[in-house]
Amino acid sequence: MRRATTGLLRPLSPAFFRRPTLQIAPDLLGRFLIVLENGGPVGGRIVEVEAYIGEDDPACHAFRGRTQRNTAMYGPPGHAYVYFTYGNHWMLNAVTEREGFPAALLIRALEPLHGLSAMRLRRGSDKDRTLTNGPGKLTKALGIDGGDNGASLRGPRIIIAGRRPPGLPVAVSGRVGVSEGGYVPWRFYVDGNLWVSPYRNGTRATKGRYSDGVE
DNA sequence: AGCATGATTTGCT
DNA sequence: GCAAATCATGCTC
Repeated sequence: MRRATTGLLRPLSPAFFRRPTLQIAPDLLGRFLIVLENGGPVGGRIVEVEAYIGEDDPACHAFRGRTQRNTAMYGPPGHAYVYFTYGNHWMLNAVTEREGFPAALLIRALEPLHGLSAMRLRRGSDKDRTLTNGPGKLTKALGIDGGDNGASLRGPRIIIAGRRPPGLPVAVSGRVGVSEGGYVPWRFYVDGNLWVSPYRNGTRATKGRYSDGVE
């Protein structure tokens, strides 16, 4: 397991995250999100992300300006923005764009590949299919919480790394859990992947294929 | 498979 | 006080 991952644990550079958020989103799919622990790496491939961009985006936490909670989103790209919601769930975002501009990509789902037993333990021995197929589920499986807010995504603890597999089928839709006002097709996912989150909530998803020269 | 509900904390109209 | 970038459970078709 360890031997297989070490070659892939070359963290993505800050320059990768300093680009326009909608350009990064499809490029982030298929990369590895890994948490390093004493017991070894825990994580897998990113298969679903959502963009939240700037103070003009009504669904973005920075819509009403900077607060104590959203400060990390204004920080340098390539770091984590972790927040707590609905009374029980931590959400992990990758901060994007230049420092001072609030934008991030919410990591919504993971295809679990490393440290399965640790994940099952934290999640309460679930089926593998539901281990990390949602933003709250994956943070719990990986042990990510408020202590990780602001942490670098190049380690030592959390690492986003690896190459994007060629030919990955990318699809787009509206964002989950975002009301009418904030509708934009800013959810990107690996089409057909079993760990993409279930899209409940009266879906006017307007799913579409994404093809825009990221290959 | 799809809908309704309770859990439970934080930030700010 | 209320709404929130959610999840698990329990109910109904």
